[in-house]
Amino acid sequence: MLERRRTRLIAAADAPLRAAISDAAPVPRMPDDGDELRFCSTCAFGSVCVPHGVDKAALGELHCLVEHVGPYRSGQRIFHAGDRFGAIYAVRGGTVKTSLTDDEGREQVLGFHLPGEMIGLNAIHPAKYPCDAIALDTAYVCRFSFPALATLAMRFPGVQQQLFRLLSADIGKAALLAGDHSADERLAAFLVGLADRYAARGFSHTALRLSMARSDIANYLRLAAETVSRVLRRFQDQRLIAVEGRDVVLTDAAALRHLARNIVHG
Amino acid sequence: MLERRRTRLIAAADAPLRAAISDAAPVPRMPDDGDELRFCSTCAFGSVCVPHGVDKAALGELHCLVEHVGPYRSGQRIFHAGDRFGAIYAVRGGTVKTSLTDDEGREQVLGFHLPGEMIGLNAIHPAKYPCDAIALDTAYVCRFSFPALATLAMRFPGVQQQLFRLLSADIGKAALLAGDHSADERLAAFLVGLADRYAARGFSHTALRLSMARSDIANYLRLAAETVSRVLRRFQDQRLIAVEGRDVVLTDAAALRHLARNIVHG
DNA sequence: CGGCGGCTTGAAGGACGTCAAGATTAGTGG
DNA sequence: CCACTAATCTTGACGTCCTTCAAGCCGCCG
Repeated sequence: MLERRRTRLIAAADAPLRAAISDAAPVPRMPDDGDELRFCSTCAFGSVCVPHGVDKAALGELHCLVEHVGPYRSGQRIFHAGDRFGAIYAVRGGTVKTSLTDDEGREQVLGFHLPGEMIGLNAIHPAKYPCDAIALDTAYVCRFSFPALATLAMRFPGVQQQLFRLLSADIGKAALLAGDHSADERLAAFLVGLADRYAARGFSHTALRLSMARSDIANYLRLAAETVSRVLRRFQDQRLIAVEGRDVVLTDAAALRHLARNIVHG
Repeated sequence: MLERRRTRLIAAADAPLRAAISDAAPVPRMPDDGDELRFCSTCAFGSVCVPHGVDKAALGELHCLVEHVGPYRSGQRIFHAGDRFGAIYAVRGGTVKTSLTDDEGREQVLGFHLPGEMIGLNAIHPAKYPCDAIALDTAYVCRFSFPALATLAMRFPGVQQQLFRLLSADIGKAALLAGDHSADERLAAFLVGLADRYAARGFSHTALRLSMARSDIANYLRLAAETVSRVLRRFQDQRLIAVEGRDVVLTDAAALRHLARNIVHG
């Protein structure tokens, strides 16, 4: 029934797949650290806030404020649930998973964070981190002391605005999980959402490498790992995607987007 | 099998129920508007931020800034999805539902907002309201012009902090919906969450009046309306609650809390 | 009184979870 | 480079919780 796939080698017929994959794969490498005026190329405070009015002086002070941390190895924690809140983090390289574990020891994956995305924003109110942040691969982060950032925000309207925007943007992020959507819709939305986020960082729009395990995806989407497997296979049979382990190519992104049309973003 | 319930009258045996209900019901009434130093008694900027360091001068300016709007009648919109963002709102009296309607015309209830709670915080980033806000009963709100508020925040650290806190607190609010929980867990969490929020505003801890329709609850919890009915009936049969139309008494709050133990808050 | 929306109840079907086993991959040390 | 093991992933069979569909009931407002 099913054509046996090559174990390691990708056959010549799959050249586009391989090319797309190597294009997309965020290979662990020391990320661009930016300089005084040009921030880490993907940072939320670099690429996003400049066009919104954070002036050069503010950027300079931000740059003094920020502390580069890492590398974290796969599985290492960046912060623990319950730790006293002191800083927010921007992912600089790699992928970070946020999750929390309930009394019975069951994990709940809350999100995956790519380079340029912020974590720890939900810790401001309770004044302690409400979840764990765990590196999924070799990861680097920027640490922003929150008191210092808030002080800076008092002097630079652009910084304050950007903080408000970042916080506000995070409020709706759970949309993928919130709705009562089918497994197909969830997975389609997950894939196009991830592709879009990679695309926004300059990677391929259609090819991506999943840095998380199927079980993490399943947990995040509130599905069983088996269901994720089955849906991915069906998507592949329907020529919507091509899967090769953790490498995925969206061969029919339009169809996936149509499936995910009722899920705002993820 | 099932004992027929009284249609309108509550029998003498239900005296505690009736007392509890009249205690809890937020009867539509002109709410306390506060004065120059004492804010609307339930407002997020009155009761919450004072102990966190918003000084009297800031409160005075806030009071000038705020605009009392209402009453809205049941079903009226406070803002529409897509409206240009200009202000955040605090519910002053009544109940407000936020929801959005997808392309196919299906509504998605995002939340219910009681007096003292903020709405519109998720509109800052997209710069337009991402959802509708609809009064469920006679409702009054306070309108805070956001540009003015942000300007005020530049001068008063306490105001800025409170805004950060309010935004941060909203990030995790979707927890009830996010998890893959059973209908029982969802409904139990919904009921105790609502009771706790009423309790925080000075109402009864165990009795409450649902200002929303069953179908709204069902939609919010991502269940069918029929399931809500069935679970409420079972809860009643198990002596966990007493239901009388839209009036609910938590007769065994401990058991409900136990059911909801794995859902953080809602 | 009569109609209509909100609520309840029952029966049947489906989507996804659970359980179990196998296949593949990755990690590790020889 | 190659076992060997453990972890991850896939696949199938079966059960279950919830939805869907259909009908009836209550309560409200004309």
